[in-house]
Order: sequence, then structure tokens, then C-alpha cells
Amino acid sequence: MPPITNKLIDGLSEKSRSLVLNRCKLVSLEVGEILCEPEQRFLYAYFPLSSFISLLALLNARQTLEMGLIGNEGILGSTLVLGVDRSAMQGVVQGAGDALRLTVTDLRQLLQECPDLHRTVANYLFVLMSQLPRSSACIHFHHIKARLARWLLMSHDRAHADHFNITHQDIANILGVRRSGVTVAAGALQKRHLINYSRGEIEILDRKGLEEASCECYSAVKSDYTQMLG
Amino acid sequence: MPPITNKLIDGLSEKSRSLVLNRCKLVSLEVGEILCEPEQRFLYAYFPLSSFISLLALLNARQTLEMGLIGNEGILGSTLVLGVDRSAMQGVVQGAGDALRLTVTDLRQLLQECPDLHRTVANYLFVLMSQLPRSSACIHFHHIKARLARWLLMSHDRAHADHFNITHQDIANILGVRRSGVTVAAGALQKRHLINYSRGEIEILDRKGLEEASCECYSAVKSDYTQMLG
DNA sequence: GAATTTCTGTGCGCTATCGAACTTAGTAGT
DNA sequence: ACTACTAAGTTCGATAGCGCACAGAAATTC
Repeated sequence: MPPITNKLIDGLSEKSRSLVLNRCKLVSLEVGEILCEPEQRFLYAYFPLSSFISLLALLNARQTLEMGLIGNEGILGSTLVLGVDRSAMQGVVQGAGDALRLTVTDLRQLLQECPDLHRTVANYLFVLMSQLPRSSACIHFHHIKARLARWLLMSHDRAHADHFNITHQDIANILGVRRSGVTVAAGALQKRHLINYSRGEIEILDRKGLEEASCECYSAVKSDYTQMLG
Repeated sequence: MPPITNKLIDGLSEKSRSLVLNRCKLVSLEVGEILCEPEQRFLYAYFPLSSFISLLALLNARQTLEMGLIGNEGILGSTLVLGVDRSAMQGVVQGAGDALRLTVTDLRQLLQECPDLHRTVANYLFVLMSQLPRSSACIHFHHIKARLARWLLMSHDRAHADHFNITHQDIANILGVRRSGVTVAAGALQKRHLINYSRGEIEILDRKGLEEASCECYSAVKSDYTQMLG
């Protein structure tokens, strides 16, 4: 199995890539670690490798909603291309694993030094914000089962493994629904042998089937991404 | 009554302001005019004056959702600071009136020439995208009546008048609900003497009352804006 | 191995909203 | 003045998801 790299970094010129990698520190992220808080300044940017990060909108303690996922196809902290070192959402580690960490000041400097890095991060930010309207519409118009299937597919892509750990309660916070609503939806997917789970461990059995159970939003967002970032 | 100006332009240095205004053309926008389509390139950016513009997420012909409003506090086309001349959403004129129009190429050049314009538009784009998670959560968790009250307040701010024109059907498309759902919600607000309407003309009678009927999202977004852009 | 905590399954009544239809009331056209 | 149209009011059954509560099952702690 080849080592997992970050696709944004992979796409850079050799020169930029080495400049970036020189400033990066390999860190290992734990599930639940909070990397940035809405409205507040952040100190580090992260290029996920095997880890992935969830972007949550927090309305209050009980009402939360995931607006995006960042895996090794992206970067947490892309708002720095706008010169803003604040995040609009909470960034919390959803999948444990490695990431490359940069300080905000280093990334600021690199964005000036490497035009291709600037271009890449700007494009990524645009893709990320383009997803938000789609996510909103999906959350509003689509049913829990379809949304759950979509979320499982997105996580599967970023987890680089057929199984990952998360409880129904955590999924409920991500989808903005009741825990028992997730149990019912997940039970339906399991009955169809699309997934398998027990006590916080989910296994993906049938991607094709999940894609059918999911709304079109999964493939729509995915093709948006490839169109913009190859 | 003083003439309505654009606040982003007002905040620029004299030099930048005149550079910008030299490239602008005063245009008058009609309700329903479509200024940009999702995914597609746009040719002009707009600084609304007395007009205002709705940003719609289009899931399909029947399912639409407003994600933001741009009045004289903003600009349509802010993604150009990312070097991207595509919009993530559909921009459609919601309030008739004037706007200052710029070509994409002119704005591109101005963003390079005027650092303060670049800073301003970058900040505005950040505020705009910060609103999206809040809007999503609001759409998902809050009731139609509160969302309608919020929308009326936001439109009132940008219409610079106590009455404006829109039908229940159009509001339904904005809120992503049935037309008759809007009728019921609007009827309740009218019964409380907060608004008055008939056949596509809405009058705001009691702002304070509307603020109470609305969710906290109205004031939250407003204070976000002033914090970032003064 | 007993006690406690965490995760999951399930049931029940409730409510906001839906989809669809039909009615009433203004407005505009000729 | 008659017609046609568009906007708004209202009803009705259906339903997805809610809030809440409780119970079983697996893991963890002591």
C-alpha cells in the first residue's frame, strides 16, 4: 500500500512542494480533537493525510450540522488566501490519522512565495464554498437515509479504509438529527447489506449500493471537485 | 434623502474610490433579472446601490433556496479575489433599483492596483461565506415563521424603503417551502400587525416586532458583518 | 464478577410541513 | 362590462422527523 499523500501538495511544482514540505511538521490527530473554533483565530493549518476533518456549524450546544469534510484532497485553513486567519466553522477531527501541520505565519509567507500554492489553495477554497449551497439544499430537501448514505460515502473516500469509527450519536450531530433517527436509517442500510456496524465501528460493504441509496449530491460535489482541481 | 451609495466603495481611499468609479457604469436592474448562473462564468460584477440581489442555490427546478442577499453593503462577484470568475450560486435581482456595474476584466485589474479594494472584497467574501453555515443551520432548525421574519428584516435593510414587491410564491422559492406555507406564516405576521401585504406588495409596519418574531440569526449575521467590515 | 457506563433498538404521541386541490379576491385586457 | 389571469386563503390527508422514554446489549471500571 503506497503511503497516503496530500493531493493539493502533490499537484505543486517540485520547487513549491519542497518549500512547503520544509515548513510542515507531521502530526498525528486523534478523533475529536478540535483544530479551530468558529469566529476565533487559528494558529495552524493542516494538510490531512490519512486523517480527515469535519467542518461543523454550531448553532448552539444541541444543534449542530456538518457543512463539509476535509481529507487528503484538501487543507484546513484555506481562508488564509483571503488574508483571514479565522475559520467560519468548527474543525474537528473525524478520522484519526496523520496530517501535515503548518503555522499560520509560515503558510502566509508560502502563499506569497509560491504562486502555484496560492492558486491551488484559492481554487480549493472556492470549491469548498461552492459546496455549501449544495449542502444546505441537501440538508433541507433530502431524507435522512439518503443523507446518511452520502455521508458514509464521503467519509469512506477520506478514511482510506473500509471501516471507521463513529457512533450514531456523533453522526446525529453531523446530520443535525436525533440519535434514534440515525439508528433507524443505519438499520435500514444494514438490512440491505450496504454497511455493517456495531458499537461505533462502521464497515462499508457495498459502495455501489450506497451510491444508489444516496442522493445525487454525492456525485455532484465530487465532480465539482475534480472539475476545479483535477 | 441622501443618495444611496455602496458601503464597500465608501470605505475605500479616495484614490482607489475614483479609480473604481471610473470603471463603473450606473445601471438599473429589474426584478427577476438573472445576473449570474451557478457554475458558469460571469461577465460583470455589481455594486448594488438601491437594488438588491438574491443568491439562490438551485437543486432543481422545484427546489431552490436562498443562501444570501447582497445590497449596498456588498458586491456580487467577490469570488474574483480568488481569481475565479464563476459564481457558486444564481444571482437574481430581488429588489429593483440601481447598481454600479464593472466588467470582470476591469475588476481583476483594479483588485491588483488597489490593495485596499482587494482587502475589502476579500473581507466581504469571507463574511459572505461565513454566513452560509449559519444560514444552513437556520434553514434546518428554525420554523417558517421565524425564517420569514428574518428574511423580511434582511430585505427591509437592503430595500431602503418600508415596502417592497414580492409574491408569496417567490418567497416560497427563497425559503424552500410551499407557497401556502408562506401564506400561513405571513398571515400570522400580518395578524400581529408586524407587516401588511396585498398582491405582491409587502409593507413593514413594526421592525421591533419582527425582530422578536425572527430567530437570532438576523442579529447574529448582522453583527458578524459589522465586526468584519465596520 | 459486579457495577457502571456507553451504545443501540424500539415504541409512542406530537407537530411542522408537505402535496394537492379548490375557492375567493383583486388586477388587467379587450 | 366581461373575461382571463394571477395572488392569496383554506382545507385535507399523509408523513418525516421530533422529543422523550425505556430496555437490552456490549464494553469498561472497580
